[in-house]
Formats: sequence, C-alpha cells, structure tokens
Amino acid sequence: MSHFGRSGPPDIKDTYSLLVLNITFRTSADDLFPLFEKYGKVVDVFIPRDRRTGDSRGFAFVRYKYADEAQKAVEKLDGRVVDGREIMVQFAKYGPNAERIHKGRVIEPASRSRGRSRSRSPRPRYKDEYRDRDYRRRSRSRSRDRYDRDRHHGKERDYRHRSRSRSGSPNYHKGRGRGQYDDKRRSRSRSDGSASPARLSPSPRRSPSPRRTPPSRGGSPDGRNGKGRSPTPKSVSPRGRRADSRSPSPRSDADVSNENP
DNA sequence: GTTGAGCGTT
Repeated sequence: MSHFGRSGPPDIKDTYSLLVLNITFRTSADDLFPLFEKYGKVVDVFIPRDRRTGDSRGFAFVRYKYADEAQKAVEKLDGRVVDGREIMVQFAKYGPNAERIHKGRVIEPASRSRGRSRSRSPRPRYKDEYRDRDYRRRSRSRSRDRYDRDRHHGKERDYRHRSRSRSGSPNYHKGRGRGQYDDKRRSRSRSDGSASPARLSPSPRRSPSPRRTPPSRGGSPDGRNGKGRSPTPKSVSPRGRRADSRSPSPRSDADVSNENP
C-alpha cells in the first residue's frame, strides 16, 4: 500500500489529478488513499516530500480514474477534517511534466513530443527551483508567524463546532472564506515590509551598471594614475597612525597607577 | 519537538 510514487507513476494518460492541500505534515499517502478510494477509483496517490529531510510538504496529489468520481471526492473531501486539520481538495492546475491539464485531466505526455505548441514553451522551472531559493521559501516558512496561527488555533474550536452543524450543507464551504483576512494580512504584511527600514541589501555597488568594463581610458585599476584619486594610502593607514600615536594606552598608565595603590 | 495558503515522483 505504500507503493505510491515508489515505482513511479503507473499510468497517467487518462487520469484526473487532484490536489490536496492543507493536510498535516504527518499525513501520508496511505492515510489519504482509503479516504479518497472510498469516493472513487484512485489510480495513484503521491505526496511530494523534501529531498533533504524527507518530510511531507503539506499537500498531496490524488489521481482519479474518472472525472465524476474526482469531482465528487473534491466536493466531499474538500473541507474535511483529516488528522485534525481541514484539508482542501481541488483539481490540479499543473501536470507532473509541467504540461497543461484539461479540466484536471492529464493529457498524454507524448502529445508534447509532436511539437504541437511551438509558440509558448513552458519553462522547466521545477528543476531550477529545486536548486535553492523558491523551493525552500515555499516549503519551510512564509512569514505569517504565530500571529495567524494563534488565530487559527483559537478558531479551531469554532471549526469543530461548525463542523457539526455543517452536516446539512457541505457546499457552504465552496466560497472559501479565507480570502478576507488573507487580503488583510497580505496588505498589512506588505505595508510593513515596505516601511520597514530593514530593507534588502542596499546593493554594495552604487552604480547600476552603465559601464561594466574596466576603465580602459584613464582609469588605471591601480588608481595610481588618477590625479588625486588615491589620497588614501598612508593617511588612513592604521600603521602610520599608530606609529604617530605614542603609546596605545596612556591612560592605562594612569589607570594602572590609579588602580594600583 | 518546530512550519503552512501551496501544484508532483522512478
């Protein structure tokens, strides 16, 4: 039962891919399989995990054989509480090969081989992202901190309460009521970031990049050629100063003298 | 021991 994703995708030519989000980091494919299998024929369940730690990323992909079953699963499992967390089920937007999906249905990968689409070619960003930056950002932490979490935690109690009364209208959730505070949080977050004095690195290089090539004309890299361009040498040289300066700690004497009775 | 609003593998 754990052979999901272990031997690679069995067959994905006529399967509907569903994306399950908001699952707990401890939920595994084996846990989701029976749940989704109950609503239809599940061809494969895959949960992307970190290559370094091997932990789940918090979302899973479930492939159904039929669209109607997938749709039903989405409506039924979307908003369902799994492992104490409300999961979100929706049709996958992108395919495993970064291919376009028609209504959640996976198209045959060979179709791309024909060179059907020549004008737009999707960039293989998934491989690039794996390098470092985005991949880590989206996986590990965002910036929400516990503020949102605290709210979420407090609401959890409500969720449970609401869950009970939601038995009459499961579709009530379709609207997804998270956009409200999401926008608020976003706005505030952005504002904070903008106003924050702690900006990103102010770029050590002052010049934008008008001349990238070294000064071939009067600019000697040494700076010696420059007329008064290099007044720095010994003036600032600590050694010179130190030499001029007499004892490094005249006070020390006094101190010692003072401290020493 | 930790997180989160996100789109995938042999």
